[in-house]
Amino acid sequence: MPDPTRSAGTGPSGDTPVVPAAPAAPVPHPKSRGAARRAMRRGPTIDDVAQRAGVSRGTVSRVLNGAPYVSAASREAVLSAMSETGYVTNQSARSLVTRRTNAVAFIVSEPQDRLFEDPNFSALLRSCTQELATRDAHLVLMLAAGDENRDRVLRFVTAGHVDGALLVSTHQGDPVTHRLSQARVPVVSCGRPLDVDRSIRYVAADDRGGAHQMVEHLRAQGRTRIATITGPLDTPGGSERLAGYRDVLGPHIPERMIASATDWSHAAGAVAMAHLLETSPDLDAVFVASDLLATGALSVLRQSGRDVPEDVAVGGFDDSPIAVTTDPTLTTIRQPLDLVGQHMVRVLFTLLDGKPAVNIVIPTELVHRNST
Amino acid sequence: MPDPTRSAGTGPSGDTPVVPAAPAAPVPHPKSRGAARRAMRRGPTIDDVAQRAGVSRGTVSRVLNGAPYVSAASREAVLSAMSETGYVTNQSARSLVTRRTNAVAFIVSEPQDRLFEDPNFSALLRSCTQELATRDAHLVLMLAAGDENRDRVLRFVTAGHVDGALLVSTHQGDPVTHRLSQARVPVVSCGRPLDVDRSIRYVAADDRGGAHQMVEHLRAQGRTRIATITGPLDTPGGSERLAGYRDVLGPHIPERMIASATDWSHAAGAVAMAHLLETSPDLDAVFVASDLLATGALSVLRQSGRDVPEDVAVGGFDDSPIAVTTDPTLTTIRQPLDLVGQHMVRVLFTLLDGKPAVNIVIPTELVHRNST
DNA sequence: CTGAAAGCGCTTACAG
DNA sequence: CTGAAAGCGCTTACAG
Repeated sequence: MPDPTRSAGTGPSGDTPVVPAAPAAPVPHPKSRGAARRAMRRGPTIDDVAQRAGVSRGTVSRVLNGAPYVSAASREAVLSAMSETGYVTNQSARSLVTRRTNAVAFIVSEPQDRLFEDPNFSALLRSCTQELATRDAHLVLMLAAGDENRDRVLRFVTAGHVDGALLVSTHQGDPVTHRLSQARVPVVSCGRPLDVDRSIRYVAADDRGGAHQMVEHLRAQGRTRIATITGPLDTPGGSERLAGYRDVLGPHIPERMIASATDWSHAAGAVAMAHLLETSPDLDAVFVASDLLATGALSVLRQSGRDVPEDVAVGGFDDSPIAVTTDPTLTTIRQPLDLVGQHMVRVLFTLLDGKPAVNIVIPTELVHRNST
Repeated sequence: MPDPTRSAGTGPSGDTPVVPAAPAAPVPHPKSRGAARRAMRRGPTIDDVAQRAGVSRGTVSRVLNGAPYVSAASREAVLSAMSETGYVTNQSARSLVTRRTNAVAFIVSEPQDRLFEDPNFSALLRSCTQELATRDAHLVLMLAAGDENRDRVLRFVTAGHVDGALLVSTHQGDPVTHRLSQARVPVVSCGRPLDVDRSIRYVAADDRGGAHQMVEHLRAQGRTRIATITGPLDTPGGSERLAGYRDVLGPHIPERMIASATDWSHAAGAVAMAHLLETSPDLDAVFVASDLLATGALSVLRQSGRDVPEDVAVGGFDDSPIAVTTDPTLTTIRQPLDLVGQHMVRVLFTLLDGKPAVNIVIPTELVHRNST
């Protein structure tokens, strides 16, 4: 087995004729910073294919791109020549003329620490990658938290290194969204952008509807004093899920039944629960705006000697993997993030094709477990 | 605000002279599949900069690439011309000649479902992305589970769309590793590859040392009957962490003190714990090979009426976010995944520069919480 | 339906 | 230290 750390440049490349059908192994090009020059792989080009198929270079390009007006005979000749030579198109050359890269940026514009622990984020990342793959495009992951990173990402994207961008977890006032839309880069946001820039298309799970669904469920179980722990109210998940709660219980639900967590952590959930227990010791159910917050609530409830769900029913949101590790397991709202990712890509491609695109809101699903 | 979903092609582009210094807004190129033609952004090129700076195109290129032998005067002229024109280099054009893409594939060759829920994975992804950014390179996320995906990824990478690859969670017998190394693509694996292909460089956290550390810790707390729940033994995390346990307790530890989980889930941890409680009801500590497994163990321990840590001390592994949500919070082993990612990129770049590279094993750290 | 030719924007020996 | 020129591998009007 050859050692990949060793140069391939010592081979007899000078006296061996180059056979396109059996290209040498690929070796990275030395950076101009001064690495030694090495032998380069030189795979078969479109010209090799053309020659082999007995057609012109243009014709090969036409079958490559599925252009009309190619005779069946030519097409076939080209196709077999391609497989015989092991041809693979050079994306750089193509991009240089088409100005299409087949790459899409997945931009995370958030202090990354918390986000990357969020299974929702991973699920979304996965589904976007997958959907992109089915369209022969690929995902470039970019971190845009902090001024320096933000500028680099913005430069990268507006320079045309990618065809468009998928935006995740932008917060209110985030300049990325605005500057991208200003630069007329095709963009799709995950979740309705909090800034009122209606030129940005978005795909979102139905936070409000999901919350509604959960509170209805708690009511259907016979609960009559249903409190809620909201997320931070300056986020869509915070405000929308509270709105869903209010949709069911009416706008005049007493304030003492509502506690807002300061962030999305376990600890914040615990604090909020402790607060509720003081203001509303008689509550018999609580809708918590995320599963992680709910784990904090469960701890406090247990410490207070209350049984879940006997004394207090607890409903979460997210259907995070953590929901099956709690005791009792958590009834929660599942967001179909596979669908969200799929649609984000779909909408982006609609934009790329220059067609008008719509916003999409995807229904959620209640997952009944043992906490209600 | 212009509507990005609308074509820009209706503007008076025909009678307005193109001014490179004030490029039109970028608009994606129509795909050859037949979208309508639209006006294209045409940013300033190297020629525009050269003209403005009063030098040749070659000189601009030289300052761009930090080549030697450029007079200070020329350099300065070029630099200011660049910022005046808002020049940004066209990566496709550059790649076409250098055969360097500045892109690196991050290849996940695993049934993705479970992996993407793993916070370790996210942390690694983040640190690699970050480290790459500091080197002006970007990360292309690729999913390689399943024959079809695997082939697509392999084709993509060997076609030179990226300069090299970062490999994650390959399992024994995974053909990706082998085929990549065979194609002489520079590759760095996360974790020692289980197949004996010594040509592959790897960066790993010290699983064995970490396990050793935890078991020592349990002993130091006065525990004398320390059992273990291992992960699946055909994974590095499974076998190496068991080896670390044995390092401390000797190779002759009775089999009844060891239970292997069938996978890394909460449920598998619960099953294994129940088993241990039957075979070794007198155990006073258990080292569990992952935090998620440990949550399962904690549930069973509580159900059995044992107090943690009073009756049984529990040590986990990973320092996953879940470790602070359990009750009691989990003493565990932290893997510095930021460092792992950093070094993976560093090693890959060493390879790309054609230099010999070494393997790297990174020490772990014990995080003491309330379960021990 | 198909060739020949121009051109995408850069880098890099080659000569000064 | 620097220009002029060739060339990277493709796509795409333009003429047939």
